Amino acid sequence: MMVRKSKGIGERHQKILGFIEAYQREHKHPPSIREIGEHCDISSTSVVNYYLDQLEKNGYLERDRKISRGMRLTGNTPLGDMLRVPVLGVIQAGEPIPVPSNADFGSFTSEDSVEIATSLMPAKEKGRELFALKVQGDSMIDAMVNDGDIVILKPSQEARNGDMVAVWLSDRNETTLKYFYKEKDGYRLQPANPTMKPIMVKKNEQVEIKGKVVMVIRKMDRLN
Amino acid sequence: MMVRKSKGIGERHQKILGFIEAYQREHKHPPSIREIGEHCDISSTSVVNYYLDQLEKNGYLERDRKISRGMRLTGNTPLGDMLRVPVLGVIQAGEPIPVPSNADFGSFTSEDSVEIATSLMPAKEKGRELFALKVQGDSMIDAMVNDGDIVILKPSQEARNGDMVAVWLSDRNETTLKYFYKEKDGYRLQPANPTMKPIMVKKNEQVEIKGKVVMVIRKMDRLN
DNA sequence: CTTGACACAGAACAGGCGTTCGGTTATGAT
DNA sequence: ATCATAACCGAACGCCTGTTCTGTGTCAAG
Repeated sequence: MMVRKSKGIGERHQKILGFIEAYQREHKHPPSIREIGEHCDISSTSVVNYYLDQLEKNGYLERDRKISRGMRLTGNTPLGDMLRVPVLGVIQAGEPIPVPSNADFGSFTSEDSVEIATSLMPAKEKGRELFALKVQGDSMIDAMVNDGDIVILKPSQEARNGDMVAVWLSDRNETTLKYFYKEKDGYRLQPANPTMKPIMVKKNEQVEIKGKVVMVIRKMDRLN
Repeated sequence: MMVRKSKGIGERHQKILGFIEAYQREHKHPPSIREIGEHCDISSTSVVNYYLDQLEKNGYLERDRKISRGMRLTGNTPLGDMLRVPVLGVIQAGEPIPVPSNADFGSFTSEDSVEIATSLMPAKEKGRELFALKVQGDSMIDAMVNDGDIVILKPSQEARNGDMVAVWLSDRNETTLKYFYKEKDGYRLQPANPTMKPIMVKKNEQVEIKGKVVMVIRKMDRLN
């Protein structure tokens, strides 16, 4: 029986990946084999090379053989100042939204994903636990969100006043995007469009918060 | 009198910058000095080094001395897969929008800028001639654009049917964002919100197209 | 004409770096 | 016990690469 820690990646691999990421962030370029060795307590360059090969085989990084510092992290690992956010599906009024499972982030069999510059992110949402949904239909126009827009969400069951949230109204069978405010006897769900009236929800839990909206992106595609 | 082409950067510098960018895009890492020399018809490594120093002095790239291939483009040059777009000002109904001058791209005394992943860009808008404006006020709600949103524009005086454009209506003294359609005797400016009616413009040039909208970004900032 | 900057060439140097190879130790399977 | 394999070490090799130094030609200012 193969109980040996050989399958997948071990603690040593993680440490190396972490160091590469940190080094890259600080120096703007990848570390050399020897630098990895020093900071990960590996005394021989051949061993580092050994691990690097394994990490490459498992898809965690790419290597440019023979080229100095020729390695880069792949997948949804933040590369440079970028963040890869998986697009889990669509959001529309008539259906509940897909919520991320643990597997969605681990596997970068990236069906679909969007890249966001971290500089666009609000206060350190650096977590890789963000996910994205594509808006289908015109049902979100009262949230100033159009068909085809992409909304970036952070999974959350709670919200503070003023957050825009994606909620599932179970009694209406409807998904919607609204600004969230707590009132004395319930919640007020305020559309982004100021000309439209809010929805008042009683304290009973007819409302399920699915996530906070972090960002909305509208691409004006058009075969140019 | 210094008529010598010494001021700013010359043709050779441009070629080098272009090569670095192309090489980076293809190999995912910067070129070596010798590789730059080969592809830019410079026979001596010292000359390449000579130009690289100048480019660094002028802020076009950063160098990590002593480190192999230790250079990277700075400013609004696409870094990796990122594009830095300058935010030139605000856009609001009552005022004309700022349009980019030549200097706006050359100098990256970047007051303000946003970074966009090229993967989010429509068909090869890779040009560095994009610019961004921050929306002020609620006057663009009929274009589904909110106060605080950021619109990414491509400078243009023309538009095709279906493009969303930023236009200046000189007889109304108003800037607005609308979908553009050419009609038999003028133009139809269609709001993004389908419940709102279009503006019809006669063939006389009361309308100045300032740019095509490429993208809209809404950040849900909130001190988390 | 002289001077000095600028643009450029070529060669040599030295250190950085990936690769490779022979060898050692521990672990699990048979 | 034996044996294959994974994990690891250390040193040597050799190319790659940035740096530096000497030298050449051009062009404009004095």
